[in-house]
Amino acid sequence: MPRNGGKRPGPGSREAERRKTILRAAIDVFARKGYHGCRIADVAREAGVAYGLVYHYFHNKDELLRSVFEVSWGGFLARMRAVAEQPAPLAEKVRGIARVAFEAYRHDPRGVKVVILEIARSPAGARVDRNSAFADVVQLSERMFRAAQESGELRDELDPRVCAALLFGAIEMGLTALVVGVFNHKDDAVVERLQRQIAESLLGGVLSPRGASVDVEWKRERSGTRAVTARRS
Amino acid sequence: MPRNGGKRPGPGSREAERRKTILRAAIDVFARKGYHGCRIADVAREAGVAYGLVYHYFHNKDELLRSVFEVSWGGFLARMRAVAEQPAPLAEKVRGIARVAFEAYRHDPRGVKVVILEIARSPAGARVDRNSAFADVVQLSERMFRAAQESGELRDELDPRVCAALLFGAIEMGLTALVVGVFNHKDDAVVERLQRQIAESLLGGVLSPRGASVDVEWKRERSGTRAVTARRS
Amino acid sequence: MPRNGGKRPGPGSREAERRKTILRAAIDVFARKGYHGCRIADVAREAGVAYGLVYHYFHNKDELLRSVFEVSWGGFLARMRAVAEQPAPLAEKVRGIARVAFEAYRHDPRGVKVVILEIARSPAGARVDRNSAFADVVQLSERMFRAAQESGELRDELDPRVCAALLFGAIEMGLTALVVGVFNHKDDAVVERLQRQIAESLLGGVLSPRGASVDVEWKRERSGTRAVTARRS
Amino acid sequence: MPRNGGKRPGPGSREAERRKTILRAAIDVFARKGYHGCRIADVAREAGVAYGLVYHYFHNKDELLRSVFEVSWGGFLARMRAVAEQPAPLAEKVRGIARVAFEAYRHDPRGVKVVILEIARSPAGARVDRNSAFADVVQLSERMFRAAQESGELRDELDPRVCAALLFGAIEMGLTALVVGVFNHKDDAVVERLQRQIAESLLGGVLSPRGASVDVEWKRERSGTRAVTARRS
DNA sequence: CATGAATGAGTCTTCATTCAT
DNA sequence: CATGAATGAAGACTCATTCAT
Repeated sequence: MPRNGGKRPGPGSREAERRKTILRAAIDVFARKGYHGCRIADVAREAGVAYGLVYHYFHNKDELLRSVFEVSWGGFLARMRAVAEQPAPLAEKVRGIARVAFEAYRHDPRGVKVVILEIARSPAGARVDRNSAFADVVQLSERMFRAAQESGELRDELDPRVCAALLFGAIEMGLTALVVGVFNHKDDAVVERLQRQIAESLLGGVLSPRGASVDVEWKRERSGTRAVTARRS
Repeated sequence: MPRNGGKRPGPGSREAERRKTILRAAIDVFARKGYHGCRIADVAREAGVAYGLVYHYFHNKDELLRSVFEVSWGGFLARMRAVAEQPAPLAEKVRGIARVAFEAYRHDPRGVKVVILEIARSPAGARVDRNSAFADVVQLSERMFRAAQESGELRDELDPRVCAALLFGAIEMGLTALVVGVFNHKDDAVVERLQRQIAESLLGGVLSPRGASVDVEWKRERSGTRAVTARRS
Repeated sequence: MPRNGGKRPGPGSREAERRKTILRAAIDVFARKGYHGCRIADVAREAGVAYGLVYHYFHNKDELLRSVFEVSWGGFLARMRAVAEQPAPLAEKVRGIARVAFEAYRHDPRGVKVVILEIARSPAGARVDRNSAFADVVQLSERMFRAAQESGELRDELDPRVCAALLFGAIEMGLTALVVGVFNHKDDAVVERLQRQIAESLLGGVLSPRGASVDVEWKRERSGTRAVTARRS
Repeated sequence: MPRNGGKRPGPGSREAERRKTILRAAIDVFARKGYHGCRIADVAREAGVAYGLVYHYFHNKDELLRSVFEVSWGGFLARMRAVAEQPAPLAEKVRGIARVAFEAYRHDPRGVKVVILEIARSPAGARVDRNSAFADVVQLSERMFRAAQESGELRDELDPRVCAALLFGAIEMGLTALVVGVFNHKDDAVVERLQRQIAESLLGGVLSPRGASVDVEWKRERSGTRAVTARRS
């Protein structure tokens, strides 16, 4: 039983290869037809293996989805953490996170598609422990924003949790736009531009404005920082 | 045949009532269990009508989803258009759009949930002509941003399409956060705050900065706005 | 949903007929091929209904078996109880029980076959609450034997529970012999003879031998052993 | 190929050991979960050998069951024959047969369980040539009873075949009671008592009542009813 | 219009058996 | 001999859709 208690066998082994093949096939098929829209037979055919072999490596369709998620999400989370926890200004970190996300897309658009369309939002994703997964990433960036708030990099009146949500919302939306085909996802320049605009737009509105700002009333109404503007003139 | 060639029967008629009842039930059930996760029987039970009656009013499950979408999306689009096309500064419009969206949520969270989770992204949504639907709304706001760019309200270096995407991405993310339960969707103050922060964060980073800005290098690199930097020294 | 919470619909209704048809078919197919050896499709074909209809009336294969058991066993138990609890000498009761059992066989050999081969002993029967079912019948006869012991009809040294087991063991064995084909089950005389010999053999060894033997008539009727009676007088 | 044309390899060889191990495992697993309820994998795990090895020693699952039967049944039949063909009064023989059966149970309850529950009656047993097997034993005892009838030990009016059936029915029922757990199968005294009551009950009703009862010792030993016989003379 | 019984194609899942190493 | 990965046929169960009443 290669199921091996949930742990994947050591890399290089033939089984590990097989497993990976099937997982790749699953990602491709899920990306093409959606979790509900494909049959195990499709995965098997795509992987070029016999029907039953899929069940040799995965207990059932759910576990397949779960594994797809783990694989696609795992690396992303690790790189994200590295970026978020490095000692650097907030702006750097936010740009870094956007970069990591869009690089993941450039590297494996199908995997990203499945995570975004099938797991992140679809009820099919309920089969996955996505809550804790997203909780990880949201906590991560929430901490990041909170720290930035304490160091004065982030406006006082903002809720760090909302900032975190905004960041990933914007990223996810950008990726969705690519995934769904709103933007030309073949053109690296477009992808690059999208990635930048997301980070910068968020930052421009999020960072403490040293100078002047447009939405004066809103800020004042919340934190009474009339002085801020004044001080700067 | 109440199907009536696709058109809904006149309001007030008994059939119209029935139809609405079933549609409401479908929205509730789709919201609760997802399109794939529920059976026609669930809809019928929820509506308190006989199994087969659903098929009197809707050709099939797909049409049911399509109708749910039309109903939930229709009003939203109209109000959105009204806001986007009014003569007003960009900031007003953006805030208005956010307001419309979150009001829709307050008014019918289930409907919004279905549109967001089932139709907007899930492959199940392919059954719906969502592309043209979203195209409508994106075009709408793209026009809005483009006009703002021409009038000098929007930074020159930004792509209006990306702005549109960002706006709806942020809104959708905010709604998702509510729908998924990240934020307490019972507390109107929370919803209000979320709505505002989304609009303002976007605006703060999107509007032409009258004063100073943080991400100097990025802007310079793109549009050579020397003046900005200069002003700060 | 005719499942109706487990209760069968009122007799005479069309559904009740259908249900019965399917149940009969199930009994026949189970009897012919065994529980594990037949497919739902076989039952449907035998009943002359569509595949899915079986599931309209029974949740699953297990419930089908369970229902078969209830139907086949229910009547038997009731008649058994009537016999065991009537005021009569033990010998009468034992003969009556044997009669009831073999009449059940004459009336519905397939049903008896399923109960004996599929439910009574096969692990497949674990799906049925046979323990309590058999407990009923064993308790019933245990009480009967215990009472007979107190009234002096049953030897003191015998364990009533073992007697009960012996009685039903003998009956079941006899039925098995018919079911399995050891004896010619078409010949009513054979069945009759078997039934008698079982009751009388058990009785002859079980009844207290107070002087004259009890089952005089039976012996005389068969072999005219007048001497026996004579000697005893 | 250790299959060796169906013959088992010589005792003492490594293969013979392996084969026995697997067979034992099969008996245990069949006894625990039933023939249909277990997989080859279960047998292999129980035996502590590799999956495929089972197929080195047995062509298929059927042959496994068949072999289990041969092993469990073989010894029993031989000892039975020895008892039935010895020169001794019928009563002795019947008691001997009961003793052999219950000793087999004491020695290997699992094996007996499989033979009784899986092979003797279940349709799964059709995979085994049980007919000829049972034919053997029934013939054996039928001959025994017929001889006893000719020598005057058995009542004339009884059918020897039915007597044979009764004997094994009673025995099998008694074993079933143990196997199924009606009686406490851990308590040797209970088993002993059951074995005796079966033999004596059958005998008491089956033997010709020539004045004095045959099984005097048994009755006396239990209840000291010497008077009974006396009274009759 | 309403009802819900009837239909049957579509899928997941299991597991006996084979076979390359 | 041993191993366990690979194969694929078989069968239970679901549920959208139809249709007779």
